[in-house]
Amino acid sequence: MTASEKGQKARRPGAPASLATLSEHLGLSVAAISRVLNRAPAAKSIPKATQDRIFAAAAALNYRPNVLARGLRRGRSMTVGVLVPEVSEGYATLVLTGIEQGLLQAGYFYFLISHHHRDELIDRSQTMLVDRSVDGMIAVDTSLRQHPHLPTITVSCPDEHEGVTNIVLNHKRAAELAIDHLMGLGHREVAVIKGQSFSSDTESRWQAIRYAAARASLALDPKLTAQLEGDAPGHETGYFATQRLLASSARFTALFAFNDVSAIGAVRALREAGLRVPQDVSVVGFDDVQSAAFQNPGLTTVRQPLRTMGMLAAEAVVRRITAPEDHPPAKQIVVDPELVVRESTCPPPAKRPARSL
Amino acid sequence: MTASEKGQKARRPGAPASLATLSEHLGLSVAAISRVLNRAPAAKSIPKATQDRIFAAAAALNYRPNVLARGLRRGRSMTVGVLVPEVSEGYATLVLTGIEQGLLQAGYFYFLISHHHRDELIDRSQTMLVDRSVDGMIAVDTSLRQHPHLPTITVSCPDEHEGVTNIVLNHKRAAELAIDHLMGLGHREVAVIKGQSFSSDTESRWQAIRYAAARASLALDPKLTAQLEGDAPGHETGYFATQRLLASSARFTALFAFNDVSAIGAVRALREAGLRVPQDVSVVGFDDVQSAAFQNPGLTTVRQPLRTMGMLAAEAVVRRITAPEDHPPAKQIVVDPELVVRESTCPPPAKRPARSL
DNA sequence: CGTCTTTAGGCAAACCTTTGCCTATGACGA
DNA sequence: TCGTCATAGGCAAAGGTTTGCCTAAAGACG
Repeated sequence: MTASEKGQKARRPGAPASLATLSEHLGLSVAAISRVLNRAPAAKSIPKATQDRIFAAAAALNYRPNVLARGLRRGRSMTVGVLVPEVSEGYATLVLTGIEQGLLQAGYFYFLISHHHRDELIDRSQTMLVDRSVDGMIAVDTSLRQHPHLPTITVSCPDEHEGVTNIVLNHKRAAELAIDHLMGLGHREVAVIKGQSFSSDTESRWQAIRYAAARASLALDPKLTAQLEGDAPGHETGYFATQRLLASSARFTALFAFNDVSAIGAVRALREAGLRVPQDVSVVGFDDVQSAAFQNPGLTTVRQPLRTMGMLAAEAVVRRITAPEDHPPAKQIVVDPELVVRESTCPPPAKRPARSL
Repeated sequence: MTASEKGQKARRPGAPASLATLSEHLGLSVAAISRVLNRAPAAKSIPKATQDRIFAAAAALNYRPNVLARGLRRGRSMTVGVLVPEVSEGYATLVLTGIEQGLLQAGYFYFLISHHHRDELIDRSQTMLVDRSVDGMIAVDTSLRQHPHLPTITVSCPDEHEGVTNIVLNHKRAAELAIDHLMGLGHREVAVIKGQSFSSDTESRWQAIRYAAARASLALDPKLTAQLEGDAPGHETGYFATQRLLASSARFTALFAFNDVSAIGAVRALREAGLRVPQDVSVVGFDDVQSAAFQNPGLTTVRQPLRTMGMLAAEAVVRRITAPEDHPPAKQIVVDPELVVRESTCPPPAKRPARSL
């Protein structure tokens, strides 16, 4: 039988080669070619010589499988959806770097959506991703309201969902690192800036700080806690929170901020109030974003292994996709923080600090 | 088991509704349903009542079209590929925010790939994106070597490609803003930090600076130019470049850095050398990334409208996809910079600065 | 010679949607 | 009566891949 016997569709020169093109070219059925190219078990009955011919032709014609067709047939799109609050900000982007690396390594692509912490956008994004037939989802610092029906991994997410693995920092350890560092320097009047209410880590971090303080016999003055407000992720929030702290009558020699970005805002507010950092007030940040080291002064901070967390998330979601019922998924994967001491902390001033109001 | 399968295919309760499900449900052909749901012109012969029934059933069964099947049939995936050097860094992420907004608005999703300026990764990414059958591409600060065969928009890209629209800053204007600002303050000894050789803007920016300097009769001492080195995008590069400037024998009262991130590194290097910013050396950055305002001192910088550039790119690529031969695409879209004066610039010291070596 | 197994692959359904072309019925005018 | 036209949809191919099941020939074995 000649290859041309079948309703020969002339291959337009521009069009990419499909299995049909190869089939026509080789005089073999598409089925055989597909099996060989995919190294399917059923291809073992096909002699080496034929297999070589097939591979050679695929290379010669520059055959690339059509992922849409393949995804349709297999029910796998090799794509996961990634939900982040914001793409232009330190925390999520560092996690994202890890996610990207982990996913690409495994051959997955990802759709990125940023939801700016807006609930209805989160909901919509979730269904849009399902509609796009992603194979799984990773949500970073995101509060999922709909229970996901897809393999899902969360990073620092507040709410628990059946079957969802959450990748979290060891908050207890993190709080201890910061509090013990400040106590060790001699600080006894420590102000704390909590995160925005929508932020996933806010509550657990705060619990951990209270625990660590109690353990170190440090009294936390309620007047010395402020909270980030507003949904923008910028430095301003820390700036204003610090101004509120300064406006209260209580004095403090150290400040533990919710994250580096707000710590940077805090430094500015302190400075504008005539206080030197760290001589008058020590400041500890959180996260260790890239610019933390290059602040003036260099920011002492609790480092989260953000890239690692992203990679773990990627690996976990891939595992969950490819081996769904392997073993019941872990509820949590806990990673450990690390204290990075730079220049924004030092012992408290010997005398009462200048500001005493 | 039940009467539900009378030769028809029983709809498993978990499976999503397809057109076939609706067809069975309504007693209409899939073709009719497809046409109505897509408001195809051919649906105009179908009476309103039937159309309503179809819409109602689609809503009731929560029908969502399968994007893979649709993409396969239509040859449109409603996805574009976005190439950025790095996702954890100020410049690209701001552009990305704009891109995201523009694309989602138009119903497109995007695959994000960061290539870290590695040529072979750029090449691979390009073909991977084509293999993923994206409808178009946006490349940010990326040097494309393969000529793209897809609708493509570039943002700040160095090389020209037939049919590719490049979105660029008005570098001439940008350089004038910075140089004129410094000259106006009285500076005559201005150091310049050029970008890495791989960075797209490096060459055009440098040309523009030379032009603006000449126009303002400012002599640029070759000993007072340094270049960012290494492929990491962090502050360190600016730090080391500034150290090299300081190590040379020439003195300067102002420094114009390639971008904000390197300017921040520069400030640190200057400070470590015992120089005050801005009293001894004024520093001008570029980009106006989010942290520029919250540096200490606040960074005077040339703002690029990065979000806008991203949105323009998204809109342009969508236009190119949906109306390919509308009119020949623009070679360039030029956007204008803006000078943001903060605290890192002031008149030069009256006497020779402390450092004179 | 008959039967079984291996080798070498083919057929066609399935995944789901879109779309070019077709039919059938009724109304209407000439 | 015939032709035309609008209405109301249906049929089936196409898009490219994967996969369960099949066949046909050849060799092995008894």
